[in-house]
Amino acid sequence: MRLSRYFLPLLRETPAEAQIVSHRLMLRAGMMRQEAAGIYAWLPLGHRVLKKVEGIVREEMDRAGAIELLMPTLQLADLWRESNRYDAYGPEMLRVTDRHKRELLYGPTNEEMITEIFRAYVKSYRSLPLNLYHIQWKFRDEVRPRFGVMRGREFYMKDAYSFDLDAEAGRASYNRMFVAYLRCFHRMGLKAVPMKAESGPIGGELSHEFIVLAETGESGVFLDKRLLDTPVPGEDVDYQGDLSAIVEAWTSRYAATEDVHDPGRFERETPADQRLAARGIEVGQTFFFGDKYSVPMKASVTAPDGTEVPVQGGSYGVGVSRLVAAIIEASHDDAGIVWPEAVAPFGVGIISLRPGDAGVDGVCEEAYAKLTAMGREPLLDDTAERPGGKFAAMDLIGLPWQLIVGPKGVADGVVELKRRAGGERQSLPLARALEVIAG
RNA sequence: CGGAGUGUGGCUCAGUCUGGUAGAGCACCGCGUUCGGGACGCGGGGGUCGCAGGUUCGAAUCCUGCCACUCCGACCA
Repeated sequence: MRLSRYFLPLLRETPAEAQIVSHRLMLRAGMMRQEAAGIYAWLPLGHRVLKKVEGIVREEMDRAGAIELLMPTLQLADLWRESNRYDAYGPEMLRVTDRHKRELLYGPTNEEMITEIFRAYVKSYRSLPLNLYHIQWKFRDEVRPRFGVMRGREFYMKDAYSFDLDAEAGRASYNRMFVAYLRCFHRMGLKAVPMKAESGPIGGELSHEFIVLAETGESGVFLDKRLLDTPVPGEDVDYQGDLSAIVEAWTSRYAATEDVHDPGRFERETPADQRLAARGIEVGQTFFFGDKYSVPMKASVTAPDGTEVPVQGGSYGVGVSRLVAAIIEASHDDAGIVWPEAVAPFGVGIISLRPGDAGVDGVCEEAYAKLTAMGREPLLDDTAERPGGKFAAMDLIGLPWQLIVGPKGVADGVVELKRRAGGERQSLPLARALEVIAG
């Protein structure tokens, strides 16, 4: 992409409403725009990051055996009456009425709808296990939306739903999602730790919140430091096999959010030098709730012995839009965002210090073409902006690499290459610079 | 929902107390000079002062109502 033809409304000053660093940086970097309290338009740069995050989540869900579909944002109220959650959900649910006076709601989650889909088609234990997921906008009418997309009212979420014949198989499905979550967040450059959680309105006994550690996180967390060194499974992890050892490694040490923190247990289970009090952001939550929905909604299958049994369910959410903010909270400096490569909106920023200079233009175009061919998605700053402004803008939007092309370097046959994450700027021939970027 | 605030050009804000021609910086447009870490000169465009009603000769400013947004608390991917 050429910056001169792109839509990137950067802000030099921080809008007054933004309190936390990710919100400020997202506004300043032209990633999003508030349209109403807790409701945001995703501008091109932000949209690219959102799609990268979504892509990683999708790959890991698919790898773990979940199957993608897409359910609508609007749901019939009657469906929620079946599970008795229509009234129970309260004012957080946005309710709307259509022209025929039918009651609808903007979905805050999809347990009812997926159960309805499941029961319509699945009749036999032979079809299990089954895990269906979608990535769709949700709406929860938060009392107080704040912190930008960190706590918006409309948000983008991946929600997966598992169906199994019995609790043991359900637990195995739960473990697959648990491992997939470890991989997701790891790939995004985040340190995420699963913590035992209350299940809240979703229900069930078994639940974990996945918390990203960030200094500016909104909730306090207490954990055993050794969890941070616990290995994350590689992409060759065998989802057909027994994953309980991995889950065990991640859940046997103490980790709790402040609302369920037990100081006595923390001190008994964790040596003093391994205790860590930190701050974190919840980016995902897993639930195993058994037959909570399948019984009232009559979602059952025929078991091997011929009897009808309600399916055992779980649900697994990842806050995709929140993750964008969480990644920034975890990875930024005074100059702006520092994107982990896997989610960066562009791979390399090419800064032309003298657009219009034949030599500089030639090197920029060559670098642009080669980086594009390499799949590194370059963003070429070919604007007539002052060099100082270009540097500040490129630092702000945080691309992993900066390739600086100026007349002095071109005269010497070199360009300058810099890693956004604290690297020194080095002069080297373009071909060599491309090799370094290629790794 | 309780408490506290704020709405003036795209952004940051002054002006409101004490009513009298709507301002500044940045951004934007034109010309010129510049050009290696947020340049400079000259010229220019852009605002029904959140909305409605009221008081007044006259309202951004005073009064009433409404709306939106922000912050603190209780709740959440």
